[in-house]
Amino acid sequence: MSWNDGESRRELAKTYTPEESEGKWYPFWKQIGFFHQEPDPTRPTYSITIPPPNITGSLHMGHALNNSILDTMTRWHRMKGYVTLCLPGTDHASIATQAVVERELAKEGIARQDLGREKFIEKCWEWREVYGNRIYHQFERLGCSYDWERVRFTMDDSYVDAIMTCFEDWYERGLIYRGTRVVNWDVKLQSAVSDIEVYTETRQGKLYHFRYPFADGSGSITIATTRPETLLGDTAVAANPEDERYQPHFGKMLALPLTNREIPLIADDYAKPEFGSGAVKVTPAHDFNDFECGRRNNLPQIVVIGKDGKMTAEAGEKYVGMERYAARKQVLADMEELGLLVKTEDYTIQTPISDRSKEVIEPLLSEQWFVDMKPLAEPALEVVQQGKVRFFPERYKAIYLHWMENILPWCISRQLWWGHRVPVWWTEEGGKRRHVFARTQEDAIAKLGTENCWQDEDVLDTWFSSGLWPHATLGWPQESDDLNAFYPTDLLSTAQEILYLWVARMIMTGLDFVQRDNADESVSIPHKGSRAVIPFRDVYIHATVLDEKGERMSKSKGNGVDPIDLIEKYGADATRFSLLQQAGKNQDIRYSEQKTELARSFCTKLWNASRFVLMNLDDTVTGELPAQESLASADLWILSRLNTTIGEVNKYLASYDMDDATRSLYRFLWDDYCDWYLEMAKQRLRSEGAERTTVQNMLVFVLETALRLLHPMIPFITEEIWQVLPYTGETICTAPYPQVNPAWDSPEATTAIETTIEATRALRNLKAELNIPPGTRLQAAAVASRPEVADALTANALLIAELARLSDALGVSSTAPEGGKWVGKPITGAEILLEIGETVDLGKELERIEKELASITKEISRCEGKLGNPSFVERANPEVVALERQRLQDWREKQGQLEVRKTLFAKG
RNA sequence: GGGCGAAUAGCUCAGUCGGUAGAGCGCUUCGUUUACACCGAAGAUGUCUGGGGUUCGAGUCCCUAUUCGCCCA
Repeated sequence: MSWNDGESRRELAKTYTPEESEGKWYPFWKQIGFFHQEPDPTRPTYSITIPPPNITGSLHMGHALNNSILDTMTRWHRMKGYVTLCLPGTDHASIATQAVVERELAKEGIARQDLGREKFIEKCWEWREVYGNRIYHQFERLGCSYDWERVRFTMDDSYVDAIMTCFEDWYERGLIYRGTRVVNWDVKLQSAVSDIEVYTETRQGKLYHFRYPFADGSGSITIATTRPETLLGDTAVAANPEDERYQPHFGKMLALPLTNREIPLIADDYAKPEFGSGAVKVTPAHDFNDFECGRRNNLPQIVVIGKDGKMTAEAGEKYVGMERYAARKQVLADMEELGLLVKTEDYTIQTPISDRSKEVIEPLLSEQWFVDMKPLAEPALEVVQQGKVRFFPERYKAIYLHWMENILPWCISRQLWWGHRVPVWWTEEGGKRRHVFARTQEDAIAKLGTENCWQDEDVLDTWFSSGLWPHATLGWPQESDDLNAFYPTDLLSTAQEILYLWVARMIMTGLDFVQRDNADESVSIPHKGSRAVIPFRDVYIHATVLDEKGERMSKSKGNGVDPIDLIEKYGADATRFSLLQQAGKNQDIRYSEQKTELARSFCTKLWNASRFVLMNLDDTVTGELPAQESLASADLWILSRLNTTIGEVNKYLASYDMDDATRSLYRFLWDDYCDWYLEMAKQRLRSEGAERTTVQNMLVFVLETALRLLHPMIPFITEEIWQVLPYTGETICTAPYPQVNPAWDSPEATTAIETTIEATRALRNLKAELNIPPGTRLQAAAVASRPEVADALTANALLIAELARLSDALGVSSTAPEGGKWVGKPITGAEILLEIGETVDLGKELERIEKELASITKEISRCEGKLGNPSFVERANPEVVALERQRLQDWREKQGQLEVRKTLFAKG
């Protein structure tokens, strides 16, 4: 397709309005269909499975940032010619979804128990049908080029198959077991919840000091607690073994008040001598630390608060059935009455709150399903230690390893309805229970040998299913073509708080379940007798997006920013670019809307520059790089700069330094291309014939290359502009990504243009300092002390006249011009002179010279100081010394020129 | 309590091998020369958190203190 193609010349609208191009191109891309690519053994592949958002979610700034990164990497590789897959999907999010649906039902006065399990799950599916894919449309608005034909949901049949296969394998290997542990119990949701679903809130409470008497009447011990009701479940009091106050009493029994039990005083270094009395009550069934302490010391575990938040029979007749806070008051009153309350203090308590129900979490001993993680962690440690899975920023590698080395069993059961029901069936005979893994009831009956059986009531932790994400979405456990082609994936980019919950588990499950005999990426895992494959090569942990004040965005604080609002106001490109500008190896980002506004300015600049180029084209323009010999030094210079930028951007993208990549592009486009090259081009655009054609083609060539370079980050505007330029191909999305070309480097031309720029700046500066309006056309000259500088200035004399608004071409010679009133400014290798006639007063000029001399003198003494130090000259790298000598020489030359100028000027 | 990170211009942040401290915004002055005022030109602005150390030389490496943030418990 040629540019004008017989049609009327295409143009860009006078103003840049993002919504027009953004609405237009996404459907066009989808229609062409390159988001979906089939495996092709002749080309390298690049694949990503995106972190699946919750079906309850809508796009927030974290998503916007992460998906901007993911789409940039995807588009970059697609343009580099890889068979590219970015697979989207959603997570069923059992607890979040269940909470939302329950809240909806509650509006109609219905509890889930009223509906029953089956009906309630139907309601959840209905909700998912309506709202579950909302976020996909938001990804589209952001411009994400994801494969919408390969979308996965964690409750798809094929996905469920993966979960069953995993569960069965671990169950049969004995890795999944029934265990008793303290969990975060949500009294309202009636379920265990994971750590990430619990946040701590600082609340004002009281610290109560109680006295526990020794059973033999030999005195008492004082302990402190914020939760008096747990007293009823105490099974010991602990003191530090080093604590001399308690050493004589270890092993003695205490009469636990309000009960008829006796509990021992034990020695355990969990008790800190400096805290309170140094003695601490131990309630193994209702506190995480106490639980561990209880295990170490073989203490009984007494559950006194039930799953409903009410006191159990174990709490004693007086308290049974009481709500936990009522029991707290009662215990307190009873202790006071017994004279065992020593004192009450105000105390700030870190209270665990359930994120979903906002209810205070009750740490509670309960029977749950667990996975023994130790054997799974070993290979997952190995692959990271060996660098087979890389972390960006690298510091997360150590964090990951540290966690993996101290891994704990994983509680995978949740007392919820929405989710994957635990595929275990139970039976009971003669008071003895047995369980088997079974996918169906028939299966279970066959395995158990009885029809008297029932399925476990619990569902699996959501992370159990998402932990299989990369291979399960690609078809595992089936040996699918997609799995073969796209697994292992290349990048997993996500937020830091789910490094353990999700990233670590994907590495464990991936290694445990996907094996190949001859995979290059594989690692040897001896105990599997096979070769395991990593799920992804790189892990990028992106920054947390905070608000302007550096605070975490949250609904309750109301300081969140909706990316869709930003897209509507500034465009998707500006939204993406502003986030990428801040996405490096930093831990967090302070976001302010002004940053998106500035990114839009960048887009506008690109738009206007492109409009200028288009306005100055003829039908003959092809946009091909003109022959080397027809290029002016400005052309060679911009080509060099372009080439440098290409190298930088490719390098930075490869190491996930998005911020550096945007900086490099920003500088090239704004400073080099717009501020200098376009201005330099104007003169030749006014000429006729070959010179004009050359510069036209250069303008288009450089712009078109820059558009391709920018495309992965700002896809819409680059497509919009690219489509009106001379181009080949259907869409910029599949045009080749620019690569470094050594033939485009021209060191001589680069130096010459740098000199030209330096001379132009000197002349503009002279005018500004002397209050001469910049448009005043004056005569100027240069006295060059180096031949290469003389050549550069001579070659670009007319250009400088244009850029600096001179009356004639810059006169270049080896001696100062005779006659006239000249002011001067030294640059490297030359003195730049401006003829000012009688327009400037003498005092002002002398003042200017003195100011400049003062700063030069300072530089000279710095150089002399350094070079006068013998150890510097002896020990420093010779190149550094030579450079310093060159600098000193340059400064002295400038100083000399100014001194002469001062003398001449003073004489008048 | 354990681990990690940050502290650089008024603000938000870059700063690679240790070798003259940078950008954008904001600020000051000027400017509408037909791409762009979401713009252009010129300019000012630094105790690189404090204290030690290594080195000819430290924003950069080491130790230490302080403040802030995050993760885990």
